[in-house]
Amino acid sequence: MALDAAIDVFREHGFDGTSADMLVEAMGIGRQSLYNTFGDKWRLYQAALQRYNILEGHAHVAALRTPTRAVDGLRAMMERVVDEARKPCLGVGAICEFGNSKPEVGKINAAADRILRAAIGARIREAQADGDVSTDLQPDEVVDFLIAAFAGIRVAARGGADVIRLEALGRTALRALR
Amino acid sequence: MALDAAIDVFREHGFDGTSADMLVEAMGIGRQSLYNTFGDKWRLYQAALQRYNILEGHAHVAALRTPTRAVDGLRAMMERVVDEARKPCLGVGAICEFGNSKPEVGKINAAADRILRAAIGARIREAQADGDVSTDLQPDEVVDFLIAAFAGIRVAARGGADVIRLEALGRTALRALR
DNA sequence: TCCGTTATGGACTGAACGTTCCAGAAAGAG
DNA sequence: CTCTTTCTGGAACGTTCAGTCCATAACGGA
Repeated sequence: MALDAAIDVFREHGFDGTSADMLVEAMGIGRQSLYNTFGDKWRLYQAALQRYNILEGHAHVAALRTPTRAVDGLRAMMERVVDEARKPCLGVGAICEFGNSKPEVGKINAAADRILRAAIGARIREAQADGDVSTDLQPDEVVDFLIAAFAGIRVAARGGADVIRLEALGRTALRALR
Repeated sequence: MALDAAIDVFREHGFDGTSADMLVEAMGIGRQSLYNTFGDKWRLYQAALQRYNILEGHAHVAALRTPTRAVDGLRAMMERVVDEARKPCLGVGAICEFGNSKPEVGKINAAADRILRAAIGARIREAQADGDVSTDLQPDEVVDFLIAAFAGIRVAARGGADVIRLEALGRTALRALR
């Protein structure tokens, strides 16, 4: 529960924008407990990012696999991104804040990405076999594109775009797969 | 020149990640001159963002208008984004760092967006008349989609994606207009 | 009930931060 | 050359921050 609270704070304010006091208050534990349990602010951030990636990855894959038809799974995943986009994405935040300057962040994100990419790639090949996604496209490139589209939608949402616009973004992005 | 140097620092490290000392060194002026000329760090950031938006907007529009055929203009704009994506975008950085919490940032970005959106929208309608962009699409939605695609590409680049991947992202995004 | 472990909050430290002060150097106009 | 304005570097200020210390309180198994 404490870690989930930390995730929320980091999502909203980033690493630099979050102070130890903000964390102590949001997590509902004493400052000393925070340092005893998580080491320091940076390791807490890494733990938060890792947990966020796991939760977010599972939710992605769940949406992806629920519908029987593969292309509907892709659509469901996109809809989920749109629905959840009001809350900032910690992964996007970490990339924008640190770029490649922190190898630990890169590793944590890469590990989560590998699993997600595999799941999306499989579903895309399935959809191609169903005739719902063009066979002109290389599955790996489509995976990259979808993940980049998610990031674009999340940035748009963070910039204040309303749900109608976000839905249009998701719809338009999926046209590229046709 | 000093402001351009400040832009470079803010692009790379964001607002919170940039210290006054970093700015003084990069801008090549005395600290006192910095405060005399720009007021404080926050106003300097606003000035940097505003200038960045103007330069970036002009470059976008120039690429957009150079080719005679409208769809080639859209492609040229996309290629420019891919080529320049190695350097972080200050606009994306500002949105990710602040969200909607700083109205000044929102205003500065909104003013730049209005001009850019109008230019892209006009070119899209032109391309629709040429038969190069589907008339099923609403021009405004395509504008939103392209700008979101730019953000997605820039986030991917910031995360370490190589040029080949970024080019594929641009190519795939443009498929959605067909 | 007792005892070892764990959690707590308030005071504290040292460093980094943004910003200001100040005295002097450089520059530019007349 | 002289006066005025602008620029400069270093010292200093007050604040905030991440992280530590410590004495105390809560907890949980036996």
